[in-house]
Amino acid sequence: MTDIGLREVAAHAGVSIGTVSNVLNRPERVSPATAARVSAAVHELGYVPNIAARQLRAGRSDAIGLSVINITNPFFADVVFGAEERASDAGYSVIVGNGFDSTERESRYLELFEQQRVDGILLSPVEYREEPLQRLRRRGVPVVLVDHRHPRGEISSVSVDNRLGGRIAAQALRDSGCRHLAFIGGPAARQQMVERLEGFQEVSDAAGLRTTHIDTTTLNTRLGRELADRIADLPAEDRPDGVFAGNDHLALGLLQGLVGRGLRVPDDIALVGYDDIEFAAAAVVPLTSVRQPAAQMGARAVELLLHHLGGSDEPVEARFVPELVTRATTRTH
Amino acid sequence: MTDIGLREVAAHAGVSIGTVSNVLNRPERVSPATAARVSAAVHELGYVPNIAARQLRAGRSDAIGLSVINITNPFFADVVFGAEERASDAGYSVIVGNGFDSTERESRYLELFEQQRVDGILLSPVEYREEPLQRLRRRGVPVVLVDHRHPRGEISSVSVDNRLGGRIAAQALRDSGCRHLAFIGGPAARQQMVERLEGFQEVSDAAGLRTTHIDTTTLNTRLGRELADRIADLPAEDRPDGVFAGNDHLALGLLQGLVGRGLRVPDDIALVGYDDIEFAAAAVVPLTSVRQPAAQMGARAVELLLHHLGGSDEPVEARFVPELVTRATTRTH
DNA sequence: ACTAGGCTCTGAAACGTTTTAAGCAACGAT
DNA sequence: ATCGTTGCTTAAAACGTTTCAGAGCCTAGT
Repeated sequence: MTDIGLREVAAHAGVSIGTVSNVLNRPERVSPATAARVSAAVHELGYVPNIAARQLRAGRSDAIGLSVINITNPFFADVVFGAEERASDAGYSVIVGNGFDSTERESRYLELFEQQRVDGILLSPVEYREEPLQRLRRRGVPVVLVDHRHPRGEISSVSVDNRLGGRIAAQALRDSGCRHLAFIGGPAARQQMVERLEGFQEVSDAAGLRTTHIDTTTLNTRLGRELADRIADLPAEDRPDGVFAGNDHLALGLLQGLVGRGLRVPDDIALVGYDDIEFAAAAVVPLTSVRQPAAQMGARAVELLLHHLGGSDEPVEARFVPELVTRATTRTH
Repeated sequence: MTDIGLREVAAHAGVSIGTVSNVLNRPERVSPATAARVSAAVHELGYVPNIAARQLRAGRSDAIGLSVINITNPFFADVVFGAEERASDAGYSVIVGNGFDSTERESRYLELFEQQRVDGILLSPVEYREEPLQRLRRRGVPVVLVDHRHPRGEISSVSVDNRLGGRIAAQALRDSGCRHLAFIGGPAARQQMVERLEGFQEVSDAAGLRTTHIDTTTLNTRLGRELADRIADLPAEDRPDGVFAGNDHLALGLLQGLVGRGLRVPDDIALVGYDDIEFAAAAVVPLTSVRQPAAQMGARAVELLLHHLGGSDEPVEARFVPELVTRATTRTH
């Protein structure tokens, strides 16, 4: 309640406020004797610095904002983890905003970040829009896109080669002996999805296979079960025998739905997910999935931001490589 | 870069700084004409308030800190969601700290909360310790415990009747025809676990069943698979035929491991999880689980905090009731 | 006509830091 | 003896807000 400030510490140690501040921030400028006395006072009174005051005066917040699409998704949880570790090494704290799949919530967080005067922002956009980025750029706040590339490469970004991810998935299904591939994912507005589809289609076409695309607005388990019903109801000649799902949540729902309808996985329908979440291995049939180096991406994103905070304006695109984790929902010959 | 402050807005609108501030915070005190002029200037210059300055002067942060054990756990993700919604209704923002199961990280966040001068703290402790709570109390920062009760009821809390949760689980296993029940969870230091075990044992004893307790340090899918092996290796007379897992992550790992070892669920071993996460329904065998009203708990926790911010010192304990969601890992006769 | 009271608005103080310029003491070199 | 120099410390300004006391003006009541 009665807040202890530098003033109280200074009085208690019999020195000036400036000296206390120096002990805390540039101890080399102060004699060991007084430093000890001040430290004792700090400890004794339980002094805790007031970040607001420090930030106001110093003009820096030493904080970076990180807005993710949905932290419930383990991919983003790992991104956050990697980013926090790296940032904390560099003396920055991370303010995490969880969009919960809502652009409106995301906007609220971006606004909060601005008000907090964060030194930089890491943004994994729920749905890409140019305008807020330009706005931040005008304000001089460096931004690094996460899991999304800027269309003209004007803004630094950290992303995965989604086209390659799509190719890997298609290859797994092709090698599994499938003849009719389907990509189920979306929303189509999301860059990651478009790119995965492109890579997927590419391999499918090259192998002379039929390709279907089912666009979805979300990617959760319940939807997966519903779509499984729709697929199971298709006449055999229209039913895909190899499905690539936009993420593991969707894939696991599909998997359960298909099995529940008596279809055999991978014999009737092979399945590949995306993200390799913890539960992929624990599914009805352990799920083959495409893994992304999430924590590394988070760390790298922070590094790019530090690079800009260091003064560079030149955008950098960091690109990561996805990796197929083969389990039981695809066959290998 | 060139930061626009109240000063610039005031100059641009031809009024004093105080008036601009009034337009923003107490519009009723200012004439519609000037209000309009100021609003125009605010918009035109792209003014964004500096939270640090506001907070420093006002002495309030209008923020509450929320530290959770691990936001990757959907239970906590929902707690956060509920808390954020409720807080935002009341004009507060929530700073979320994710402990990632580490007490050290949790401490870092509590320290950050203090430095930020949050108005109050919602804490779901990774491992309960009295000391940091007393410290916060001395500083006059109201605290509400989440998913944990204070031993002497001195601090407000929001929790679930874990004993009842344990009972429900045991009843489900008993009614499933099991004769030898096991509780697998931990760490034993965690209050929730102790209570669930108590309720579990109570019902098991009353039904004259044998009870085993396997204490674990974490609760994840991998551990579940390892333990499944150990269980499968037990001689039949020592092997439990009904298992209650500390959470769904563990349960799903167990499930997969048991099925992988050729044991039939629920015929050889019945299984009950905790939390009813999204994937519970999508497992090899859809998982029977105990559901907790997470979002409601988060919202209620905020309400209790508001109650204390309103001046009350009297601790309140909010208690929620868990609910069994019956699926296929238990039998019903 | 004068005053009381109500509206608007202004100016300035205050919040707790960091940082800069300057002060002071002691010391070595001239 | 004087002059830098070095090492340590202090006083005070500044950061961008909110808030409070009061100034100015208008209206209504006497």
